This record gives sequence, structure tokens and C-alpha cells, in this order.
Amino acid sequence: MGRKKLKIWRLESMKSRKITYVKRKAGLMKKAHELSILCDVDLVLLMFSPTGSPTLVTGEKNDLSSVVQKLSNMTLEERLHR
Amino acid sequence: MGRKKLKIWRLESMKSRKITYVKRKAGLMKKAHELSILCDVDLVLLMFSPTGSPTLVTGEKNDLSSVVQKLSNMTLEERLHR
DNA sequence: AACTATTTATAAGA
DNA sequence: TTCTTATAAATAGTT
Repeated sequence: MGRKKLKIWRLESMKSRKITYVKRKAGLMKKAHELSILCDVDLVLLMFSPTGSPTLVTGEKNDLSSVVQKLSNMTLEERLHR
Repeated sequence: MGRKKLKIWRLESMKSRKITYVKRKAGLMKKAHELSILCDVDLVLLMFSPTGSPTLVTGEKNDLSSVVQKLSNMTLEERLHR
């Protein structure tokens, strides 16, 4: 989107990275939330701004630790069967 | 996007949820990866399909546990100062 | 912080 | 179920 096609590599200036982060973070949060609602799935999105400020998005049902735990358990189970 | 505007609430049929999950998951993963590259930030995206299959996306530098740990530490620090 | 030209994602359909 | 395409949505550069 936008006036010109953007190449996906690290933006040179910190100023650009901050501006782009704010814009794209909003879009990503919206998309993550929509996916969790539409498809009724557990989801966690954790990101840190260029200055280190954290943002956490989770679906309706579960918090960060329980979802991470869910993955840990599953990975463990899968390991037992492979 | 798409031929018609979609209302954001739980899709009725499991079939729809599965189809929509596959499509939107791909978009969300792409966006998450782009954000981490463009803005050079740590990021974790963890989601489960309607049938429970997990997908994990992380930025280049960090894995799931280190990023979750980073948040834990930060939250702890912030609590100490509030 | 708001605008808008343009790119990108995707809901339906094939 | 993979591909197409009309349309909605996101956003890069601008103001």
C-alpha cells in the first residue's frame, strides 16, 4: 500500500522506523484481533517498539502465559510421539 | 478487503473458519515479519488453528522464550517503579 | 495528526 | 482446492 512500493529491509533512519512502527503496529493489532474473533482461535502477538516499549495482544479467552503454556505442552507431547 | 465487507464476529461454520484462518494467517505472518524487518524490532506471533495446530512467528534475533522473558522482566521492573 | 494516491490483502467465485 | 478478480482495507509519502 502507499504511494510507492516499499522494499522490505531495515529502514535507515530511526525516525522512519518509529513512524512506520506506529502505523503498521496498528494494522497488525487490528488484523490479529480480527483473526482471533472470526476464526475463534487463541492468539498472542507481542512486539517491542524501536525504543523498547512493549505491546501485547491476546484473543478473548486466554492470556499470554496460558497460550505459551499451551504451545509448550503441545511441543512436549509431539516430541513424545516422534 | 474482498468482494463484500465482512462483519467481525465468529464465523458460523467450521468450514468458513478453517478457510478464513488459512488465508488470514498467511497475511498476518507476512505483516508481522515485515514489521520486524522494517523497524528492526523484536516480535512474537503465536496462533492456533481452529483444529488446534500451532504456528509461531518470531523476528530474526529472538526466539519465543527470550521475548516473553523480556516482557516478564520489563513488567517486573515497571511494577517496582509504580 | 490528517489526507490521498497507490499498493496490498482478501471474500467470493471459478 | 488452487487460481482468479472485484472490492475493501492498509499504508507511504505528503501536507
